[in-house]
Amino acid sequence: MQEELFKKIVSHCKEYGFIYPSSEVYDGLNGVYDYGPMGVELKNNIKEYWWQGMVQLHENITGIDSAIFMHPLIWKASGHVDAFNDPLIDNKDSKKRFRADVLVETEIDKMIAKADKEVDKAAKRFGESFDEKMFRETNPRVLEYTQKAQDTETRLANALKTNDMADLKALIEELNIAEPDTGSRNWTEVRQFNLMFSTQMSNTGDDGKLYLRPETAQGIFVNFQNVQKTTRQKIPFGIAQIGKAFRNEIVARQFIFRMREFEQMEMQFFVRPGTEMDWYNTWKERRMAWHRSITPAEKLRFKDHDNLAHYANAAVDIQFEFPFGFKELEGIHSRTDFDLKSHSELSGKKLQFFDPELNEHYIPYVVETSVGCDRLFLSVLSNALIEESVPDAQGEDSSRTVLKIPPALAPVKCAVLPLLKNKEELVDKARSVFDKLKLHFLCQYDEKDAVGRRYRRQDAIGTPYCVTIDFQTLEDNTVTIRERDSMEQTRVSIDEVAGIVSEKTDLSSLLEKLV
RNA sequence: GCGGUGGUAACUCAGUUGGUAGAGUGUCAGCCUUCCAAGCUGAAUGUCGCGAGUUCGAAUCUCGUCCGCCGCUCCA
Repeated sequence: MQEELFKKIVSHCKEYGFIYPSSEVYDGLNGVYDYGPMGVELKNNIKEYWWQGMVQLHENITGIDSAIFMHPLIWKASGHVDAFNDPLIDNKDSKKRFRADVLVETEIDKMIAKADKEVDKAAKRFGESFDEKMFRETNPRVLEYTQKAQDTETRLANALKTNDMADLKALIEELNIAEPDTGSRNWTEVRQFNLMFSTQMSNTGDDGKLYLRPETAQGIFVNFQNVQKTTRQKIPFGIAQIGKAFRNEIVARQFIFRMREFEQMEMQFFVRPGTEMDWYNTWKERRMAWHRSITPAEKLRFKDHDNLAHYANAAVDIQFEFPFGFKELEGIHSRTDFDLKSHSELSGKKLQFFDPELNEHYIPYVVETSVGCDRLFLSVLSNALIEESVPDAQGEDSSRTVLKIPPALAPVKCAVLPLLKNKEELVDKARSVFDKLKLHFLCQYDEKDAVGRRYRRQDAIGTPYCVTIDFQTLEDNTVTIRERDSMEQTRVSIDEVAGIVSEKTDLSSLLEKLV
């Protein structure tokens, strides 16, 4: 059922010009998609709503648009060069894939557990007089286990540091590590997956190697001081950015949910150290409120992170119930002063803020909100795509496919339809209405087929309003305006149409839910 | 990368034991004096993923190859 819905979303996207597979005439490119005419409108509206929710609604948030290319040292400082590599190994018998370093680490944990067990046994034997420190330092078996754990640790760290995948493989063999479920020791070679794409630019770095940014956040951090000085912002303040990011996922899956090239909407909020948890909670709530303004509350939930990233001291996801389950839409992280401090150390530039209230310098702490634009797009469509039964002209049941997109996000706001196309006066009038309305919002003019069919066509792309020009229009300048979800029609004067549609489809109708 | 599965029109799919392709929807042109798809008439669209082989003949059989989907791993 849910799987069916997902398939329908994918084919609907293709059929109506929301999303096409990339490079389709060359058989496609795995995990890459193009946005079509309807898709780009919806996506732009989503971005615009986010931007206004951040920059327009908060006096202390400003936007930037930093370059995708950045100095390679930025990714050194951010930790991505070191932490964004995954050594992978496959078990030939079980066909399962593992992270080679995790296998070794698990083995190290076992060694430590063995040592602890010896200590426990001894503690029971000696009772109160037991000196654990002394025992750990002298007992040969404990020493052996501890030493082995340490050696392995060192060798693992070294192999990872020097990218010595052969030694990592050797380590796994020497430790006799078996696949947990099957016990098989039939491993492939260890292969390194770097999740950052690289390219090159002459005159930069060692051999000009550059990375395509895996997150937009770093462009904000390295501009922290520029923005603060040029906008005269005081802590707390935020910087927002929308832009493409690139991650060489091992496998990109689930349509546009996980793509190798994707768009992030990030806001980094700089706060006084010690206040970060308050701000973290504030942004958690604000971001959830934003999502709820366009998505039913029951499809959204918070999910705390079990494992924190190297830079975070608190992290939560806002998840959405996709057809394939609850999945991350947005991440909210308390990033501490990790990034600014790290850039400060590596660049030698002081990335500080002088706080006039405290009369002291400090490196600000950062609370990050980071939402996947493409995921949001998919969530909107997942909610919106509905097949429902409605009465047809004879009052019989008929099905219609309708995208119940929030009107302010809909690609096309209004369709203008002459009731009949073979009546010149209706067509002319409709054209003049269209020309008037297109000054205000995106409209479509359609005269082909029966008007009922045209309504259904507009339903399929989520157009909230259809204006129909009939013979009465020629007499009194009124038109019928038909609402997408209720399919109800009201007759209004032509002069009122722009106002009615604007009021319902303007982003301000969403923004006012946030304040 | 490994395993499973699939690739036929814009979409969903059929195609029987091999005889050079069909349906529905959609699209386009036209008809219809009146508001919610499935009225009427007509039309266009496919190197049946690609290549090789077997055969008189391949969408169909064989091999290879490319690509998609699902799972394993990853999602900072």
